[in-house]
Parts: sequence; structure tokens; C-alpha cells
Amino acid sequence: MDSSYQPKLIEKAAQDAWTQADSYRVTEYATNKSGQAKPKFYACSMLPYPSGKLHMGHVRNYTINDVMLRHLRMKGFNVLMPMGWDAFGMPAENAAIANGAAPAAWTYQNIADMKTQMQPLGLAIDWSREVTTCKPDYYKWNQWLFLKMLEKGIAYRKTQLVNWDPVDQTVLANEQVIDGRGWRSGALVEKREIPGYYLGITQYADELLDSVKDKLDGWPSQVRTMQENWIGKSVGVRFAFPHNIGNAQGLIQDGKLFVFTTRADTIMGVTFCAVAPAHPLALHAAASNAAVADFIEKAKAGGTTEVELAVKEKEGVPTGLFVTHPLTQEQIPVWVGNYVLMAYGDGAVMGVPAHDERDFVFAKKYALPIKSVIDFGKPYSTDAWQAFYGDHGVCIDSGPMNGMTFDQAIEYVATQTRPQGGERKTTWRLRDWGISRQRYWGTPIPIIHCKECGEVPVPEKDLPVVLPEDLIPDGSGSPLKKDRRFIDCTCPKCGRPAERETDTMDTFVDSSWYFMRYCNPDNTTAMVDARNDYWMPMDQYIGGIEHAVLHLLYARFWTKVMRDMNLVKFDEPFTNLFTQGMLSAECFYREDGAGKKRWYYPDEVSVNHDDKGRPIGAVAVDDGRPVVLGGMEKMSKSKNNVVEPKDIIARFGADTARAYVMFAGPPEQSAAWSDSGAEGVYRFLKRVYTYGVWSKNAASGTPVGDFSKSSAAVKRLRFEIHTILAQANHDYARLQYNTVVSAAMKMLNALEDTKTQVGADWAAVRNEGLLILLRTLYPLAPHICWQLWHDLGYAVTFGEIIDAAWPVSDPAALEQDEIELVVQVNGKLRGQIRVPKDATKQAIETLALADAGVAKHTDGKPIKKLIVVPGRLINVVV
RNA sequence: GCCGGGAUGGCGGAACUGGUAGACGCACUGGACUCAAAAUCCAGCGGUGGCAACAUCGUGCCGGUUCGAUUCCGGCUCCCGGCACCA
Repeated sequence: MDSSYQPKLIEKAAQDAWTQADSYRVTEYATNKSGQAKPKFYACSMLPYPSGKLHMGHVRNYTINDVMLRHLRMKGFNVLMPMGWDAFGMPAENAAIANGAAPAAWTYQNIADMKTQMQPLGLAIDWSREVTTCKPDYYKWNQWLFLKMLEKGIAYRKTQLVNWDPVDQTVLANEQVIDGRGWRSGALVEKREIPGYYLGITQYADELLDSVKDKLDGWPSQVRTMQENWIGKSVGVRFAFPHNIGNAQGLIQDGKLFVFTTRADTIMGVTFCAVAPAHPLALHAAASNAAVADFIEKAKAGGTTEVELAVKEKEGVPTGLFVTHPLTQEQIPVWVGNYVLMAYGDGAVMGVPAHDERDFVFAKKYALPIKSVIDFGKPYSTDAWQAFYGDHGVCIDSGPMNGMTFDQAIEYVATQTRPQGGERKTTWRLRDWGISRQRYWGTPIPIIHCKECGEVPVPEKDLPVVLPEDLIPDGSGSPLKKDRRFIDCTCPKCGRPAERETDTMDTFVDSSWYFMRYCNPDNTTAMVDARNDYWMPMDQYIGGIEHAVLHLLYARFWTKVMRDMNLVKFDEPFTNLFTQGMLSAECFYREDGAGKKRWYYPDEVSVNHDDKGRPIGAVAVDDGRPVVLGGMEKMSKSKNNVVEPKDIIARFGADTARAYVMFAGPPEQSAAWSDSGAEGVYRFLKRVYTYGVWSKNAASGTPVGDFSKSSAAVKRLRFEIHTILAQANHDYARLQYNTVVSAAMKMLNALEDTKTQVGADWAAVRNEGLLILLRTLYPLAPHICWQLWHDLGYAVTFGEIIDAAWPVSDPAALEQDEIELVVQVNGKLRGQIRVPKDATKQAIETLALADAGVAKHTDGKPIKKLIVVPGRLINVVV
């Protein structure tokens, strides 16, 4: 046993031992020593994008996963922690454009680099299950399931709205549109409709909503709420405004302008209708109305994001067309509005300015009439919008609907409009999932375009459609479109020359089911097999909150599709979800005359403090002149505040890196990195090691004893250790690992405080304490605990620590004869009393009132009330 | 703009179901050890007043419920995540 803590040597030895024993390989149906099947536990982190650099956010994610695995494994579970690579996507193409190299080579190199950086962390990953999404043996199954969805009518083709760069003649991702311009060309971006494939997630909207509301109780409530709102179920009425607008080909949409509304009770307040710029009525009006045509053209400018539409000023133009109010037969003007979405409902809305805030703003702007038809018991004024104008109430000034309640009015409108196609209807905010991407580095969509037969699915026997890995994109669109080797093929139906689809799939497809592939990565004949039935549904999914909606919703949808194809037997993929927060770090900068910031690395500056420890400024090390303290910012390359795991491991070792990222804050919240904080954890581990050395010399091999007859002081230490252990176990259960690190520190503090005490009982109680401490700390800092476990001879008695029994606190140790109670006067702390644990309420009250501090504040005043909270406090109200 | 979070000492954070606010750690200050430094160890450490005992204020802001509020309710401010082609 070395006399000082040497993380490098210890971590190498521990990792070699684990590798040699193949400790992390997990098999299905594992049994314990007595031959019983261990309960399975599948704990998985969201798979990383192989950027090439492992950052502290990854370390945080995988350490949470690893701590959970080691803890539950000791508790007797068969725990799986796999790892893989979300290897398709835009960054590889961008790197390829920048370096003139193929995305494949870049991606594979990054994967190799990241694995090298992950290795020293000592994560209990079963690498035999590694999945890489850009490999044909994986994406073959994306294609296979897509074809099944096509057969079932879940996948279909329609037009989609994209950002179009008119100069580069290419589709842009939202990320590639900067201030309304193409990132490379600088050209103003336009909206354009092109054909693409969609997955019918809305067919599952009801089930996706119901289970997120009622079943997923292992998910954080904010994620459930976000998904609920995203799916956005609205129950209302869909009805038509009849009209006779048309041309030689006939009436537009059969002479019916359909709208959907959740507020059919306000139908008598309609003063206009508004349609989306792409609505057939708008296009019809544009043919003979230059102002409308102009407006529609202008509406094409800009990108496709919801933010852009939402913050845009609500504008419109009258079409000059009129439709008939279905109940009053009044003529209602039709406007084109830039705030009406073609993708939601029918792309048209009824305008009720009196009771809808958006319509109100629109009506004020264009001087349209505002007609109030709901009674609020308060006066209505059209001067300014009031929040209550949108409330439900009783109908007034509504002719036959006068006096109706909300529900009565809805029913009435649905019934009255039925002859014209009116009905009660549910509408979703959720839209079908467009998966076509005009990009190279993704899963090819397995479709062949034939002049004779149209769109023909690639036959199953011809899968996978392999993506060529040697193309180099140049920024002007997908290189697949120029690759005849890929494009040219024969039609599977008629055998004539045909062309392959060059669009690839959204990378969210890859991440919608990879976690199932981990269970059976080697199966070449099926997407999933019985091993997937064993591990899934996943017991714990861990990843960033930024995936709260899209990824998690798509994965849930994909699972339900697989269930309906009898590929899996469960309804939901993730039983429990844990969303971790971000990591930030201090940053420093100096501004030049033009206001441009030069960011300094932490080791380029020296921070000055006042004598209370407050930072009062910082100077650059090189020139001694001041730099600005930039505060805590999300770690980012551009701000030079990225902390790299390899540097921390080199300075302090992996155990410190792991324990500190856990200690830095509650795992679900964002936390700040601090080098000196990490150093504090390093100091703690050094003390653990030093205490281990001392313990070996002082009391090696002392058995755990019977403490029933021990001195009060020995019992007090035991009480303390077991109380902390109970707390740590509670925190392990709720995944609050930051306070588990605190608990381990407290245990060591308590043990060290008694080092001067000698005797068999002291040796025994400290020995028990150290056994508890090592196992409590082990999941967080496995290497040092493994080493001490061996050095102190515990491995011989209790077996390897990785499978040692998890410690539980002894109820006997937690029993106390006397307890301390707090006494408050009017809710303020005024004294403390010690009472026997079984003291009567009467006795406690007498003691409390007799306390000097309490007496001083009650001071003869009459006592109004005495509140006794058993085991906690007494509050005297005077 | 809409949806979802967050805010506690100089800093990261703790306080489990409304019951001692600031555990644990960092920074800082003082001391021990040392020729010296590092490392280590000991002590102090929310603000204000006070030699002290102690008093008083204090959990982003304003208000409410309660014997008692960091915790519950109403109204704000600022920051963060998402908004369907970043992953």
C-alpha cells in the first residue's frame, strides 16, 4: 500500500483489473449466488454526437449513468449501460466542406477519439453492444421500418415548407439561416414548398397525449407538461362559411370556407375571416388583385420557424371577397393574414376581435368592427384589450343564442351548421413528422423513382440501400444528386432504368430506436429480438432537458408503431426519465475600442479578491492589465471557458473528475464548473486515502462488533454514521448525487474526529464506518474505493467491491434516549431543550416554558397557544 | 410571441411532506508546522449594531394565507431550455 494517494497508479490498476475480469459485460437472465434471477435494470444515456471532443457535459451525463449502475448492481440488479454514436448529421458535412474530406472518415476518426477520451473515466459501459448509426447494419432497419410504415399508410408523401437559398439553390436548415439570410451566400431566404415523406405521428396523437398525462409518472412533470402542450389537443367546432367564389373550373373548395374554432360560442361576434397566404381563396384573389398577390409574395420572405412567425407583426390585406355567416347570413369580408398557419386546422380562422387577443390587435390595426357577445358582468370597452375578454361566459347580443352557456352554445353551433358539414372536432397542434432532408450524410430513403411506375419502394431483399461513404460535399446541395453510381438503378416493378431517391432521413429517425438495438446489436436478420423484450422498456433514460419534446416524442411514437407491427410488446420506451442540467464555467474578456471582445482562458488571468473573499477584479497574466469578469456562461469554445476532461484527469485523476461533476450541483439543474472546487474534492479523496492508510496501521482486521454495551461516545459516532448513511441512501434513491458526495465527506469528518480515541470498541465502530464509507463513495469514485477495499483486506472477507452488498443503516444505531427540541416564541427560535425520547406532551411543554431564553421572550405575557410538533419543535404564541 | 424551468452568503450549493435558513465544499482571514515555500493540520467566516452576552434584518421584487413560509397562493423582474431542418 502506497503511503500517499496516487490516482494515476490506482486508476490504471483498477481499470486493468476490471478489463481483465470483463466486469461490465452484461447478459440477459443473469442470476445471483443463490441461483435466483436478478431483476433487470436498463440505464441508458442519450447517445452522443461524435463531435470529436468529449466535454464535461458528457462526463456529467455518463457519470450519473455510471453511479446509478454501480449502486444498483450492488443492490442486486442486473444492470445494463450501453454506449453508441449518433453519427449522421450536419456537422460532419460542414467539416467536410471546410476540410475537403469525406464526412465518413471524419466521423469514424471522431468516434475513435472520443472513445479514447472516455476510457480513463472508468465507466461501466458494456462496449460489446456499441451501436453506430451511420453503419449500414444499423440504418438498414430505419429503411426497413420506413417501408413497413409506407405499407401501413403511416408514411406518406406530400409537400413540405422549407427555407430556400435562392443564390446557392439549396435547402437550408433553420440553423443555417442567420438574420433571415443564408449562412454561406448571405442571400435573403425564402419559403418554398417541395415534396417529401412524412410519418403520421398525428395518428397516434391521442395515445401519445393520454399516456404522457396519465401513465408516465416516472417522468419529470415539466417534461410531461411540455409534451402535453406540444401535442396541443383542442376540442371545438369545424364549420363552413358558404360562398359562391369560383372560376370556370368551379367553386373554390366547393363553395365552403371551413374554419376550426374552440370558441364557437362567440360566432355571433365574427366581423371578418382570415386565411393563410397559401390558402386557395387567397391564391384565387391574387389572380385578379395585385395587392393580394403582392402580400402573398411578401409573406414568402423569411424563414419557416415558429418564432419568426410569432414575433412578426400581424399584418393582413382584404381580398375583396365575402363569405356568408352560417347563422346570420351576413356578408363577412375575407382577409389574408400573415399570422394564419396553413398547417394548423384548415388554414383559415374566423375573426372575433372582441374575444380573441390576436384578432383584437388585427381589428384595431385595420379598423375592423369589434362586436362583444359575451357577458362578463363588467363593462366591455374596445379601447384596450383586457385579459378577461377571453374568458368564458353567457352569450349576449347573439340572437337565438342569447343566454346560452359555453357548452350549450357549442352544441347549438355544431347542430345548426351540420347541413353545411359542420361538426364537433378535435384539432392538434402536433403536425406530422417530415423526415425528408436534402442532405448527404443520413439514411437513404429507400425509394426508386420510375417514369412508368412512379414512386416504387425498394424491395426488402435489396436493403440496405447503402450510402456511398466517399463523397465530398461542396456546400451547393447534396452530392448524392450528382452521383450517378448511386442514382442509376432499375425499377423493381418494370425493370426499366430508374433513379434512386436522393433525400435522406432526418437524424431524429436514428435516435428514435437505437436504445433497442443495444439489446441485440448483432442480429443481422431482425431489427429486434427476444433480448429486447428482456431489457426494454428502459428503466432509466438520462439526458439533456433540451430533448424534452422532439426526440422523446419521436421515440415514443416510433415505439408505438413497432408495437402495432408486433415487434415489441410495450407501449412506452422509457419508464423513468432523468433530465440533467447544463454545465457552465467562469469566463473573462477584454473589449477593444470597437467593442469586440477578446476572451481569455482561465489560466491566462489572475483574479484578485478583497479580504472577505469577494472577487474585485482580474488581470491578464501576460501584461498585468485588467480584464472583465464575465460571470458564469455555458461552456463554449468561443468564450474559451471549455473545461476538458482529459486536463482534469491529468491533474487530479478520474475519481476527482467524476465526484466533482456530481458534487457541483443537483444533477437536474445547471451547475458551474470551478477548478478550485474540483481541487476540494481531490483534497477529500486524499484524506480518504490517508485515513485508509492510518486505519490499516491502527486497526487492521478489527471485526464489526456488537455495540449494545458500548459507551455513549461510541454510540454517538455510530448514530452519526448511520444517520448520514440513511440520508445518503435516500439521496441515492432520488438521484441527488451531489448530497451523496457531501454525505461521504461528513462520514470521513466524523471518523477523523475520533482518531485519538483508543480501544476495541472504537476500532470496531470505525471499521464499520469505513466499510460503510467505502461502499457509499464507491459509485462516485470507484477506483480509490476499489484500491482501499483490497488494501484493507475487505475483498477477502466480502468479495470484490463491485458486487459487495449495499450498506443499509442499522435501526438500533439510530435509536436515541434523548432528543433535542427547538423552542420558538411567535415563530422565532428562542431556545433548545433536551427531553427523553418518550417524554409526554405535558412534560415537554413545562420544560419549554421553563427555558431561560423562552421565559425572557414570553415575559409574563399571556400564552395564547402552544404548538408541539413531535420530535421537532414547540412554538409558544403570546 | 408561445410552452417549460430557475433565482438562497463572496462562490457552488443544503434544508426530504409548511417546522432550527446557510449542511458539505470552495474562496478568504488568522494561527500551527517549515530556514522558506508547497502540502498538511487547527480556528473564524450572511449583513448591521455590540468588548461580549445578545439584539435585529435576511432565501430575486411586491402582496397574501399560516402559530410558523426558501417551501403554499396572486402579481411582477431577470436569467436559462424548447419552438418541428442543430443534435
